Amino acid sequence: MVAAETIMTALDAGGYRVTSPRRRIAQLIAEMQGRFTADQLLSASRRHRYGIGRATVFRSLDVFSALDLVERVDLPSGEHAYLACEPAHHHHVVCSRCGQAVGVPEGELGELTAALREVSRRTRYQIDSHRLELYGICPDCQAASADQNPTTATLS
Amino acid sequence: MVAAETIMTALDAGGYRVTSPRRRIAQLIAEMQGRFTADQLLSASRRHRYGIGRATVFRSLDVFSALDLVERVDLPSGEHAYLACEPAHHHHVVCSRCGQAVGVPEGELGELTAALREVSRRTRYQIDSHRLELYGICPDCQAASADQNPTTATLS
DNA sequence: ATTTTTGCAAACCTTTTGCATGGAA
DNA sequence: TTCCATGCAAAAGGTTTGCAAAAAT
Repeated sequence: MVAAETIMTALDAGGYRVTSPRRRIAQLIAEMQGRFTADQLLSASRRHRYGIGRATVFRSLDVFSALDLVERVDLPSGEHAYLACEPAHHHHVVCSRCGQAVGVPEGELGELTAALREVSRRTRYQIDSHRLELYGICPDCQAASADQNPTTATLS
Repeated sequence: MVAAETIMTALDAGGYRVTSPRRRIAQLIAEMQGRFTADQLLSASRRHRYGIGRATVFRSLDVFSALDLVERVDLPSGEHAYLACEPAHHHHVVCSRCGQAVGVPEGELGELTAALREVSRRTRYQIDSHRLELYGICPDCQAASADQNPTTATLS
């Protein structure tokens, strides 16, 4: 969970203007659970009757992700989803049923970096970035499916 | 590198019809180096003056990937790329400059599964799939950039 | 006063779909 | 002969862009 004001501060520090649409979008993001798409953000904004245009939502997400306030993940469906992220978490586990996401503490994937070094040595590729996405069923959904059928995922 | 005939055999075994467009697309894929997009495949097909439609390229890629002959990866740009893959390799290292890809032998990421188990225990998520993409510079491009400036990547 | 940001609408791009035709089994 | 597969063109997503008006510094 990121505080909206954190985003405002970062905007200012980054030399971006602190505007009302950005403030409102930041607010909406702070209220989001798990991952969300630009479209969901737009819908939320419309429910609140903010007069924010589609383009502004996309442009704000670009700015926020340039500031590492939000992480953009590429969904197989071709659309993009975003995760509000605390700085330091570089990976997430996403529930493939409800979309709720939790951060993975950096230390827990320590073995990964060792593995990458090995791959780098063997392939002779100079590996400088990686993308790891974990998918599974969150505790809530596991409990839910204990006595009822799996429902359709929120987001393909 | 997959042989086009391997694809034909798999098609047949999978109960799909062996058609001329599919044969030609398989041939083109066999000639591809590293990753490629549906559009690149379509262009190649046009250069050869095969009369293959856009839809058929997409539909063939769907079939091939259902048969695990090709792996679909989601690019940040929103388009999809494909990798011809030998069965057994489940990860790839992709050159972010030229797009050339090599498979990562399963065993080398053994530490990863241990790490996932740990994440699963801590988060209580039932992790059932993951996606790992490694990016770096391939040996050729490293050599090339030793005495000249980095060129623009083939594929964003 | 300047420069960034916004909203709107249209443009873009990749991928998908409907449907009549053509080809495989 | 019976389905499956193809091509075409149009539709459908999600995302981006041009531009004049509005807001921030």
